[in-house]
Amino acid sequence: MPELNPHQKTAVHYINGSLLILAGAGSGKTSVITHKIAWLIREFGVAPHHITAVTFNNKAAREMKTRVADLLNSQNTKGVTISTFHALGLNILQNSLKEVGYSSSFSIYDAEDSQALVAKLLRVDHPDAANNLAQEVQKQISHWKKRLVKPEQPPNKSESIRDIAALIYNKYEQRLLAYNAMDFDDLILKPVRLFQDFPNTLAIWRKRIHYLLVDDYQDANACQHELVKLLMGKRGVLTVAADDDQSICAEQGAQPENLRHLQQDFPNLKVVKLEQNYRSTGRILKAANALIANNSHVFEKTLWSDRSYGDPVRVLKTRSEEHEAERVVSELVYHKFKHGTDFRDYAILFRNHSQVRLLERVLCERRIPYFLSGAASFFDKTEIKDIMAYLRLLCNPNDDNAFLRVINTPRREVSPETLEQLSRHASELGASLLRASLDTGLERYLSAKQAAGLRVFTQWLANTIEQANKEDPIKVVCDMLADLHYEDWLKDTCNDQKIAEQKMKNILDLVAWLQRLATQQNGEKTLSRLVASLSLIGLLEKNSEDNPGDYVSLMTLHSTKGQEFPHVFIIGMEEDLLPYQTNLDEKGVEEERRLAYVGITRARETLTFSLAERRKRGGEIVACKPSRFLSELPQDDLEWIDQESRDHLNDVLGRGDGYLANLRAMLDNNN
DNA sequence: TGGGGTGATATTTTT
DNA sequence: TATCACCCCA
Repeated sequence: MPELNPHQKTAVHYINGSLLILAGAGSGKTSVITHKIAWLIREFGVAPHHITAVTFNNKAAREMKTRVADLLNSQNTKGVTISTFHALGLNILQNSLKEVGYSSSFSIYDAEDSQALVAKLLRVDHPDAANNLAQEVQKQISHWKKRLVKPEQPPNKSESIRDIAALIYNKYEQRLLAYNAMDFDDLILKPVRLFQDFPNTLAIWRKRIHYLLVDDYQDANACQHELVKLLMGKRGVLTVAADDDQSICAEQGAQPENLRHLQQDFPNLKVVKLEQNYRSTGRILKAANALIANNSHVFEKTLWSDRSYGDPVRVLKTRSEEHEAERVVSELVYHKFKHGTDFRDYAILFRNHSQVRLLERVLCERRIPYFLSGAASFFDKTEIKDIMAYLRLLCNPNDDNAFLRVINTPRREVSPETLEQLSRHASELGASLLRASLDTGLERYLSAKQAAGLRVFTQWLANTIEQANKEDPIKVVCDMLADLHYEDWLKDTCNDQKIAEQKMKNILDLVAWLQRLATQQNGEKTLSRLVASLSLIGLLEKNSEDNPGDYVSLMTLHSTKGQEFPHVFIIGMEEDLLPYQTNLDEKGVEEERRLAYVGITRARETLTFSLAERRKRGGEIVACKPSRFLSELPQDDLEWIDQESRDHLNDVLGRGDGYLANLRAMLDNNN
């Protein structure tokens, strides 16, 4: 670790009050946070358990953990809490279940689970449109929760999404409570309510957390901000690292205004700016600064670098989107060939996923290995969701959503009519589906055959639940998989055996993950604790983190945050694409500009933009104008390369000498 | 149970 | 216009 610069030192050593570290891209803000944790423990003898550090995703939390452990030579790190916001919320809730009104084994619903519940509720009033509306309604409800507001009840029935959502909001909340389930937003919202309603509980937590450190605070939503405020009270010492120019999660409810609120809520807030960038060449930084100067700011800052000025920023003008893909890949290959770099040194960034298809095709044709991140996550895979539903049901017999998901996977010949009767009986009893199906009164509704089919399943489930309460969680899971003959079922249902194998492998990964959690986790190791932690871990990170081989990275501008590459291409620099057409009000353009800014500041050595003159859009080929952002860059540092000038690959091929053979050999080596 | 036909949708995404 | 998800029919 290199020496800290004076500003970084100030931020690390200031511990008498709350601090905002206003940190530009690549200025080492995360390392300031980690150094501060080490400093508190080593120099001030702060007990590790009085320190809590919070991030917004698992990857960041994990990285912070290892960096702190490195600094402290793994001594003393044990009591430090480093987790995501949601994991912290979960932890708070698990210690106050009675006050919150949940029992210990509550389920955690992801967006898809919530959506299924919303759809179910919508079906009452909108039988035909329920599935189509569910996603938007779920988003609206989530949005309210993130903003910490309750919906206004609409005066009369209306057809707008907002009003529909407002009408089912309460039902949705009641149903979650009845299922003993929470959605992701509840993991933040419920702790806030808990602290508001139970001052004694809040006092316990305030006594515990003396130093709270939050990274990437520009991503916080109103609810998370409120939680921080409550936890800190008057005496807590808050350290926050933020860059309002990298706030690109408006969709997630993040608000750049949070930084202003921070100043209001913590009147003695000290502000330290980190403006030295250790990542990019001078020219790239100059471009980034010039661009972002067009946005309004709460705090002004200007990044500088003592690295060399570097190559000009290039702009490739191309005829069409196909031509653009070809040109970008050619440039990339040529550059790699010329400089002897690795494929992993390159990233191609774009605004939306639709742009990736053509690129993939060209890369495939040229046999260039690439790594597309942001594809479907591990936990979105059906087999994983199935098994997770089983596990949730084992912990929480009230989880009707899980019951419904599980009942016919594998096939158990339980018909929709049977389920309808069952749910009628359940609501009469005021019990969950699982409890109702164990009730003897059920025979009144069902034929002997129907009842028997159901009973076999529910008996088995009841036994497994009993076993789960006594035995080692891992053993229970393995036994369950065997009982289900899940592997056979996969093989039967997938027409491609390779896919079946892959799915089974995913499930074994899940079990392995569970096992790792069981050995790591201190304290209780009950199945429900394990399942709750598991619900918060995207195993996606495992895949995206170790990009193990030598691949060109393809990703959206949004998903690049926290990463850097020697050579960056940003494609589709056109009006209506970046900035995107539906985001053109003043605030929207600022958000899009930040997106471009984030992309630019990922680059260390070279930066290349590309744009096409024509592009297919909704089936029609339309002419495209260069992005306004290009005209906001310092023109002297741009090198425009239009379609008429050299095409490097043809250049190389045209020479017909050893270059070609070398190129071929190089390409072949990578296959 | 799987495939084909139909209709809706076309931004970004973390837990 | 292209894809995807879902539903229905064979």
